[in-house]
Amino acid sequence: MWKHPVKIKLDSSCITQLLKRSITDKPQLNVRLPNINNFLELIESCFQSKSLKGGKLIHQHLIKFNGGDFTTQSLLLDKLTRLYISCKKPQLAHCVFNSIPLLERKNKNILWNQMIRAYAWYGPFEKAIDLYNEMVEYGVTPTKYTYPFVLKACSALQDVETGVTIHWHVKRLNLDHDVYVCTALLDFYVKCGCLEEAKEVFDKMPERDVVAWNAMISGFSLHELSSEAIGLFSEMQERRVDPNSSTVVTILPVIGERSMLKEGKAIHSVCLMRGFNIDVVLGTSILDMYGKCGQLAYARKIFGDLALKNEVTWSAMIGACVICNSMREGLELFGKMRKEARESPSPVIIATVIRGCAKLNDLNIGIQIHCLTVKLGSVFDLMVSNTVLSMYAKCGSIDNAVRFFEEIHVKDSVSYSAMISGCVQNGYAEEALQMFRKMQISKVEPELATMMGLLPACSYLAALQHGACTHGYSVVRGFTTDISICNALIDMYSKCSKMNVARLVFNKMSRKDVVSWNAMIAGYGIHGLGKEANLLFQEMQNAGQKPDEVTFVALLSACSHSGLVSEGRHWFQAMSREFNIVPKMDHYFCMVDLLGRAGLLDKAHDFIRKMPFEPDSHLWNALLAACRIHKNIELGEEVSDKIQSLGPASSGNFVLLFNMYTTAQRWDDAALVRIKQKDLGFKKRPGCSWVEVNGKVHAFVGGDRSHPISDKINNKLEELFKEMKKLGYKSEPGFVYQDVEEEEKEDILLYHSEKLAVAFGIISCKSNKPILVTKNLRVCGDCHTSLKYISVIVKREISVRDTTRFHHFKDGICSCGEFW
DNA sequence: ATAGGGTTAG
Repeated sequence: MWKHPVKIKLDSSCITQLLKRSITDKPQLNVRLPNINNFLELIESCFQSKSLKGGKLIHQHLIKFNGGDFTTQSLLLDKLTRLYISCKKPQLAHCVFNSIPLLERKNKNILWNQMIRAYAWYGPFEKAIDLYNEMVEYGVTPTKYTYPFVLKACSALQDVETGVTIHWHVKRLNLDHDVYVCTALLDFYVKCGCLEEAKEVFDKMPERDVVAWNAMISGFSLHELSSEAIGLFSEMQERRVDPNSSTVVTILPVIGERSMLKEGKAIHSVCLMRGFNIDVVLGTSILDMYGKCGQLAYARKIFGDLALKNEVTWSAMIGACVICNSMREGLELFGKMRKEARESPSPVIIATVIRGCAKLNDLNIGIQIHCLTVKLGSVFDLMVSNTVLSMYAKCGSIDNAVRFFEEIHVKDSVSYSAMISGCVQNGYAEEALQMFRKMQISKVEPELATMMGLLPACSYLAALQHGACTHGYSVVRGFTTDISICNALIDMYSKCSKMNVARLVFNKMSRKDVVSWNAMIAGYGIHGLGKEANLLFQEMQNAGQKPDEVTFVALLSACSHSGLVSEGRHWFQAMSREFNIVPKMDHYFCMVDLLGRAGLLDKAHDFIRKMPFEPDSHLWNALLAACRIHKNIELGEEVSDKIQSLGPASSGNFVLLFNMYTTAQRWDDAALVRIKQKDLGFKKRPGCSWVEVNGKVHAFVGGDRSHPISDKINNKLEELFKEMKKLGYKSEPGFVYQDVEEEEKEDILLYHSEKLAVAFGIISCKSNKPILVTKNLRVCGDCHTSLKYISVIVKREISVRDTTRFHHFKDGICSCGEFW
């Protein structure tokens, strides 16, 4: 039967039968053992059918009958090695490969390369490097086909050291002119994060094909160097290298991230003109780009046109809905997807949907989706649970967030960062700092986003020492190259009254974005430095930075705090005429505030009447505040009626109205306001002040006696009070309830939280140090007056930051110039 | 190709 092997169709069962007999049975006289040619034929056949089983049987046979001459043996072993490789069994292949006699093996360059390639593809990757080293040791010269594979193994292992050594070998062998080898080196450096080395290889390449360009672009894009990626993409086109669909798929995420709609559209049209096949991958990346550019309609169109969709496509589409604030549509799509696809949704898609719920700000839907993650078992995915955590914080339910946080078994840096930010977002800045301490105890390493949570906490508490430490740590970790970190630093230093340091950080930034300028302008604004804010706004335009809505809120409020009425009016007009930004409620608020503070009450009222949309109670409140400052009771009452008809938004309205009546000594009306406030269930938020002493933040509420040195603080205040009276201080009765005796009123005022904090600061800090106190409400009028006196008595600078601005008291004068 | 924590104003 072995006489005509060619004619026999050798399928795997046939091989099995034949070889089993040859291995296990005693050789029978009438059955001749297969000869070398038969084996070659057999292996060839196994190759066709990728029969691992056949390969193994041949292997066994060869071990058993280790006969024949070396050359023929080698030939067989060579073939068998290749067979195993084609069956994705590099280790078996290696076994056979090693059994080829060394002398023979040394001549088999190609087989070495194929072995290395097999390990580079299927692993273990270390073996590819071992084989390469062995090859070099035996004096087998590596070729241009060796390097792409051994380098792939290096990048899989993130083994930079070996890769760099191999780079030297490449140079020595003069292979650094080969496009394939260079592209492989480039790819290796990119994947190991060595971008400078990658760029060097790229720049030195004598010629570059589209693959090399793609590798370099993806390197920049993977490492968030989006402008470099875009720059290279245009350079590639200038040099007339045609992008292919991989190029497009690489560059589109960068375009999306930067919301470069015009460029995105151009790339989309290139795809259509060149007739690129819009498959799932390309289609999804185009869809995603449109979503990130806020073009939901385009994204929907691409989504609808895609014949084949996978989970990534659905995920990108739902993500587009979330970005474009169409959360309901996103949730509907999610439902539809769950019906169409049998398998449960991936963590990525679940996280996207939860982010949508967070944006909806609907706690009930949030709880529902939390239940779903439990049902699907996705709560055990850390990424998903971190998203749930942040969703609770964003929906304002810090209790749920804390409870859920406790339930996470292994918390990572993201969990802690989300918790820290969540605390600050909900007004629990001290708790945010405590959470950071917990994180340190748990030995979880802080990341950039942790600092992004800590810095606003320091800003909130005016905790300069904490803030400066956070700055220092960020420098050490290299975070300060990040624009957002610098923006947060500018805000922190501004709110800790260190405008010069804020400006230094701002000046030193190599790249600024619109937030950087806004933060700096706002910083000048809260210090009443309106001129500086205006100058910086001019500089911003000279630098070519386009302002946004927030810029004008910052600029207008800066004008308001400094009484720059004509500048404010000018910019309000200009924002729509020159900058194409439609004024929103916030901008109208700033203008009413500006006119009102300046005493132009009728103009402010007129301004509200001429608004193109309905003013809310918050806006009327700005006018009410102005009525109180300028003691215009008639208008105040009219405005107050308006607020009542709209339904008051906060207790602030009641406080203002109440204070207005008491200033006018209309006690009965004032009392009615209190009763109504109580009936409607608006509680006055407790005022709280903070002061940082020696790196520790101390909190005070009005009348607080819980502080360890409370007695000393109260004694100090009484002492100051006597001095103040000598200098002519009289308490204003309008700031306290009218139903208490005159002396008690003084007592209540005496123990307002900001006074307690200032007194504590005076006792605890060296006499040359200025005192900085921050408060969660507006500073009270009596405190404002008192602090002027106190600044004279103690001969030091006292700063109080309230919710709207800074008050720097020095030599009896406040920097606010009564504009507050 | 999709994906968790984040900056500015009020």
